[in-house]
Amino acid sequence: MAAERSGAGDPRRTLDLLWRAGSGGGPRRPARGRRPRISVDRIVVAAVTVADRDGIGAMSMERVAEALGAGTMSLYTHVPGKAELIDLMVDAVLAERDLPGAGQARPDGWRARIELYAARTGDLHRRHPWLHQVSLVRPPLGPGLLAQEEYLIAALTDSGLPPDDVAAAAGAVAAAVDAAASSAAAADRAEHETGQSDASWWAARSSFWERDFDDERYPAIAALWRAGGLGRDAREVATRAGTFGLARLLDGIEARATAAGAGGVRGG
Amino acid sequence: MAAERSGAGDPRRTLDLLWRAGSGGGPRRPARGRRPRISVDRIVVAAVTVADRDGIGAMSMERVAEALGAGTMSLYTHVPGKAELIDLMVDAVLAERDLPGAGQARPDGWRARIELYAARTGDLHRRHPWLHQVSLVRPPLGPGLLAQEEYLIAALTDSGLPPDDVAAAAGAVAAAVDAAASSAAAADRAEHETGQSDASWWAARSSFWERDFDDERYPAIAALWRAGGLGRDAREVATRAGTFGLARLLDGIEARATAAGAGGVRGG
DNA sequence: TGGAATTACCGTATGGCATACGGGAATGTA
DNA sequence: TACATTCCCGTATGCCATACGGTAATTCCA
Repeated sequence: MAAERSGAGDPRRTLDLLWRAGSGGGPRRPARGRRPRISVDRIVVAAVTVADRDGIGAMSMERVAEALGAGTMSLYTHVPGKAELIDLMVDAVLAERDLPGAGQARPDGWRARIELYAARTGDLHRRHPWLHQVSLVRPPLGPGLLAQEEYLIAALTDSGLPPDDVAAAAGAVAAAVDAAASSAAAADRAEHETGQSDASWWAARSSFWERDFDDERYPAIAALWRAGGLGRDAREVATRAGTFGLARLLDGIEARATAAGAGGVRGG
Repeated sequence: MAAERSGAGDPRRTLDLLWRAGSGGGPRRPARGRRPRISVDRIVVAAVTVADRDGIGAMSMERVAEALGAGTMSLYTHVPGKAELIDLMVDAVLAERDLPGAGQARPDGWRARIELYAARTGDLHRRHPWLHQVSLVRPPLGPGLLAQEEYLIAALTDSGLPPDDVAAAAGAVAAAVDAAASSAAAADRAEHETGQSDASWWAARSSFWERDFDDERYPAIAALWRAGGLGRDAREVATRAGTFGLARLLDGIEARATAAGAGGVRGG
């Protein structure tokens, strides 16, 4: 799969679009000129709808325009191009998690807060399985992403980690949660887009075990297989790996934070 | 970015291509007919070269054929389609890590073995920065992927984890290492493909901090920023998060394995 | 030696895509 | 009513994957 490029185009224009609902009270219509029939918000909603239903690969400018009953080129009046539209889609859905911000009610304990984050992110990927296909290097610096960063950094600051480790920990937690959520979602997406269940995908490859796999070349896999330690259903495998991985990562962070607390607060 | 679909097409045909160099002593030319000018291997090498240089987005059948001095449609004699070619590319580069298999010399200790895996995977993504853009749900079941699974499962089996946890742990470690390696590589790729350094990307967005960012809405980010805990260079941030995350994950696994060992081996 | 069979190469055509360009329509103000 | 402003969108360009079918090279066999 070729990935979408994110964070391209004129930066200021994109930032204005990302924060359009923010400071200033929304986009106000100019005093003169023809009345717009479509808007950035409607375009983003339509694009997300198309991507949810048919995958990000089917989200073409033509399809989005069609969904809005507009001409393809009309979109370009409101949005610089497809790359920027994807940035807007990503930030919009990230914001859907509605993570409690500063001053709002949050779960007690930093670990519970991270687990809320993981649960919301899992739901998010279930609703928008195309999300993991968009690369987030140079991410859209919009409210959705910032809410995520604020939430994670706040929780991990409270964990007692030394400040130098907080950013790295936030990155690691975000990566772990994302990997878990998106691989589970990807299993669903693969079933939905190809119309082939995971079981039948494996069944079509049963010859692999007979003809290509070699017990002597891969003894550890073979042993685990015989011990029944290898799952079959892709979603379940992904979910188990994600849950296990996040739990162990948080264990490790907790141990580190405890050690830092004991060593850092002298005579504590 | 729209992602490539992997694992599509006729399964048996794809498996045969993936294992072409394996049992049977390579693809033998049929007794009759015109002599082939290109081969699957040459196509895969050319495709990887193109993707390495110009990104997976530039890897079109036309470009690959051109690199081989052949007509575009000639590729389809050897490869069913682009999706399958990408599977072959992925498995080929995964195999480049040349992880020591059963019977070969390996580092002492399961943790050192995982760290070798992480290092090799980091190099791999540095050489082939397009790799993280290919989704690996329903992955190509070729020698490259199997070598990875064998290596991880063997190492984690030796860690002392209960068998039920080994597969999940292998998945979690693979995900963590992949996330670390690919986000670091993606930072490079972004610089290379857009011709814009990370510093200048941020500089172009300096207005973000002045106009869009709000200290009161994001107090934890602001505090960490003032404490100097937020890095600037994308590659360094990604590397730190990856290193930290993997270390903590392995800490957590180790603790779990120790506990299981103590509890599991009665009267040990 | 000359088909016939087999295999590989590839030109052309189709339909989809993003998007540059520029004309035309609708709306406001003077 | 004239004009500026803003928006809508048809057309054209160039890239893409790939289906189809013709053609070239090679070997086998009569």
